[in-house]
Amino acid sequence: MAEGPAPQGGSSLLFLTDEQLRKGIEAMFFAYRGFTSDPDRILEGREMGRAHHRAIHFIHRSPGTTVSNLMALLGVTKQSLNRVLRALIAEGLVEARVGRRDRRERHLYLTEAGAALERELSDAQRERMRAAYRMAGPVAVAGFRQVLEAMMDEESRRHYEALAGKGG
Amino acid sequence: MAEGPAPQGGSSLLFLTDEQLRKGIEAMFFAYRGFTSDPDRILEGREMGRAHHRAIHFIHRSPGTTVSNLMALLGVTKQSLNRVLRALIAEGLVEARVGRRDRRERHLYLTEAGAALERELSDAQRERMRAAYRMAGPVAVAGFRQVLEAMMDEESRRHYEALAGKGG
DNA sequence: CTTGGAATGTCAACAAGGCTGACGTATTGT
DNA sequence: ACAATACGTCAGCCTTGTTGACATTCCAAG
Repeated sequence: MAEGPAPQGGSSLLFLTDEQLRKGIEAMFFAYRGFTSDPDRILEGREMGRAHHRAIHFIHRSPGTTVSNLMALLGVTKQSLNRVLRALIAEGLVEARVGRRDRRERHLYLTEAGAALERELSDAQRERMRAAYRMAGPVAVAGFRQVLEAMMDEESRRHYEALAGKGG
Repeated sequence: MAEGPAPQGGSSLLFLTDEQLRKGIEAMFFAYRGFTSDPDRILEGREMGRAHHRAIHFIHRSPGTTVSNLMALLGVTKQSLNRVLRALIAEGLVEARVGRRDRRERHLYLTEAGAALERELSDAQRERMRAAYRMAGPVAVAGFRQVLEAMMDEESRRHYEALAGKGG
């Protein structure tokens, strides 16, 4: 599997060496730490964690989404999700309304307080992202997104694109 | 990904809109899932998880590193790390040698079996990364890395750069 | 030589957040 | 009427993180 000496030919494929790939892997690891650190900090002390943040984020993005939808989006079981939702509802951050067309479904919405927390969390996370984007510049940002999209599983990419259609 | 609407004034700052930042945030979330999925799959059934993968990765990268170094690199407590190391040593994947200069320190090395597992894990992870890199191309890859580096905490960046110096 | 502190290991207890399995209930569609 | 769906919940388990406390070993400074 190792690349051996540098490939040559028409287009330089030096960016595909094991060495370059390894740097990318380590960059992902360390960057993800930064990526999650600000929301984590905000949520600690509120007796909440990353799981709550994710639920809040996606309920904000898709108001009225159902429990099933959210399960698929987050890739967790209904039991895991239910624990988080129960806490969020108990805290008055999320509201679950019985579906009108199908009354088995629960449609999820952020309350005022929930929306406020969402803003606090995403402001922090966005601020870091904004600083990174600004430092790197628009061309780098385009590449950043391209590589991330190519790294996703099929199913994740479908979710990602469905969301992109909503607000972007 | 195209360009979006026409640029305006001097330098288009459209890539810094909340909308663009939000897409980047969601891309990170979904991409990270793909990023970890292959090693996770390999390790399940071996009674190991992501924490073991991380330890194996960094011991491979810095053979002879100490427990303290690894703690700082991984950002976990010695108790968490110790539990993982104990398992890895028990499985015969990692060897801890008493330091010669300072005999309080334990220097960590992969055994043959450990190196074999490391290869299996990183081959899988690298393969996904390679596919993503190839799809996106060298310019995108450069941008990808730039943005990730800009997203790291100071401390993470120091670790990242120290590692980069070792093999690249 | 003694002693302080650093590096490490380990025990106990706990929490978050995943998981599976099983069961119950309301509702819908056939 | 009945099967399937959407959801909630209880119970139990795992991994991986946390604190706190304590023992050991060793380096280095007084």
